[in-house]
Amino acid sequence: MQSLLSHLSELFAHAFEAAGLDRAFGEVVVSQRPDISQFQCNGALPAAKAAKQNPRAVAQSVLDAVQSRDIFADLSLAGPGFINITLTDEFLTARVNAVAADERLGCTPVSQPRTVVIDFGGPNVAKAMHVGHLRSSIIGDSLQRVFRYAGDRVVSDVHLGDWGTQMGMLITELQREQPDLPYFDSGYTGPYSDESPISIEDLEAMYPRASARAKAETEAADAARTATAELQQGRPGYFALWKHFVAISRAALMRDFADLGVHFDLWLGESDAQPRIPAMIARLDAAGFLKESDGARVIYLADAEEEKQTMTPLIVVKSDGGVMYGTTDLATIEQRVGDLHADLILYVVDARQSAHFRQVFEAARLTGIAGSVELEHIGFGTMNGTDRKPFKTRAGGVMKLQDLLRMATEQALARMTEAKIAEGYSEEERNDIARKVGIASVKYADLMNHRTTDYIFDIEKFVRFEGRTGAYLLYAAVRIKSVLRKAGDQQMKPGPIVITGSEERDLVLMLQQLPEVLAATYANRAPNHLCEYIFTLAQSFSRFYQNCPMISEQNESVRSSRLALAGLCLCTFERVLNLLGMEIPERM
RNA sequence: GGACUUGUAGCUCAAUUGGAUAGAGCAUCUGACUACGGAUCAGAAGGUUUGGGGUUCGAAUCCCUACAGGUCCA
Repeated sequence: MQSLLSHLSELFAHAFEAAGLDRAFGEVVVSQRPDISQFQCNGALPAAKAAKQNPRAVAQSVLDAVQSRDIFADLSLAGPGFINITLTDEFLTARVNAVAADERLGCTPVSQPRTVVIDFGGPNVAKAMHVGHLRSSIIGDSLQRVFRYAGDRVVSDVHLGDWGTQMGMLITELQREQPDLPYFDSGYTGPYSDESPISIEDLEAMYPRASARAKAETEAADAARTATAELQQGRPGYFALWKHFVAISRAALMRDFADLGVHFDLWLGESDAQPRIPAMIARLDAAGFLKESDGARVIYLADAEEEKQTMTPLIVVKSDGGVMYGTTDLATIEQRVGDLHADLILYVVDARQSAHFRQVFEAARLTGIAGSVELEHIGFGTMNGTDRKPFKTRAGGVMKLQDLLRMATEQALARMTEAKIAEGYSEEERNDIARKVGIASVKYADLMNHRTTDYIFDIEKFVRFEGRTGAYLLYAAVRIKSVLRKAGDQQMKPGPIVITGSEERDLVLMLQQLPEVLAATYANRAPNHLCEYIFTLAQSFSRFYQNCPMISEQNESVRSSRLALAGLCLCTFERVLNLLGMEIPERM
């Protein structure tokens, strides 16, 4: 079904056309002055400028040309040429009842579905996920939900960091610690065990040791490089060991992501693009894209936007014959275009990588690897601590995701006890509620910020649960469930929605805005729009809840209308919170 | 040194992409019938949108400039 705003915009587009002006000026938006009107159309001002006419006169002629006048309670001209619009309650109720009957709550799917690959998460083998991966995971997951709901074919890929020099570092470190393992014996030919010789905890603990050693000792760094090269050439023992590392890391990561409620369609990694690289390089070479530069082979890039600027060339093959991240990224694009038929690839990655992505994207376009695929870097800001420096624990270390989620859950539980909420529930249910509240708090605190700005991660604040928080949203949704449950117990049924007061009218208006909010979220790849919206809806609902009794309302048609309105609110909450990756408990 | 990016209430952030009187939450202050669940609601106070200039009917938003922070590259 058509959204309210697009319906009104169409009406005004006709009016502009009738007045001899461009129909694009007819866009109607939610009023910025709710004290004056519900909606407004500002198109007369730019239209007048373009036509070199008096703006008020233009607005008046548009006003005169508007059709379907019976839907307007008020239609008036104000200021330099604003058109204020207020709708009749009859029209609004007809609309809202249609939305309530629509499975998609009035949101139309995209007309031309595309295949969208979303690359996010980006964890590394052997490294525990820490809060740094949180933003990518939370934002990326929300975007995949939004794109999927909008009707695109979405393929999410965790894109594991499983193929860098860190793999060689780990191999040589393990060799130092357990030299007798068969993986290091180049004469060994027999089969290797299916069991990893090392646990994920040991592997994670080993990583910082290996990394520190490679930094401190040049021999260690050289050994790691050699091991990496041998691994990449397929040395059997190293390869078997590497597979163990990847397997146990992946299992741990899957657990972490499952706890966070984040799903990936594909668990590919950098290593999966490697087989394509030799042929790709040969092709690039044959086509004349590779140039010598200090022994390395590079692609020279011209910045597409500013012709005079030349970007730093992308190194495809290093002077030692190895390849760089950018090479892997190019091969991955080739794979996503070739195998997945991607029309659009989104990279939900820290904004600090923007220069790198500009290079890679430009190289992919220049060489034709990208074909017609659109490439976008969805950058996000750094997560800082309350001291405005990159987030650290009190001890100065990196906080693991698991610890963070545990903290949030514990805080939620403590708050529940303190507020005497969920008393008498089973231990299991209390824990489940605390987990949902904790995760919602963390996710909402992250997503409510526009993704491009740095934000301050203040766990004390997030779990406070008052005001603009995930818990507030869940609380509002749970209260609706509670009322509806009670009404159901008393055989009270929802009926047609009518407007009897301002709280109901506000809600009806709010509920009609979902399609535009969703469209803005989609267009800007910015879930904060949904966050803003759902919070405002929660506020409107709370006001309604405070002032408009349902169960105790004697007038049956008013009561059934309010129950229906509450029901529509709940559906909207469920939809939006789902798009944000948050789960609503039955009660809390 | 170049490039990118940010600067909005005491604090944390919005602002439908150039529209009317810049909005929320926290913190502060005042209130709400023993409540369909008070993790709530109503209200007050809080601003020269970093400074300066420009573009136009109209600027937090676009352009120039100064200052301050962040990031990337050499």
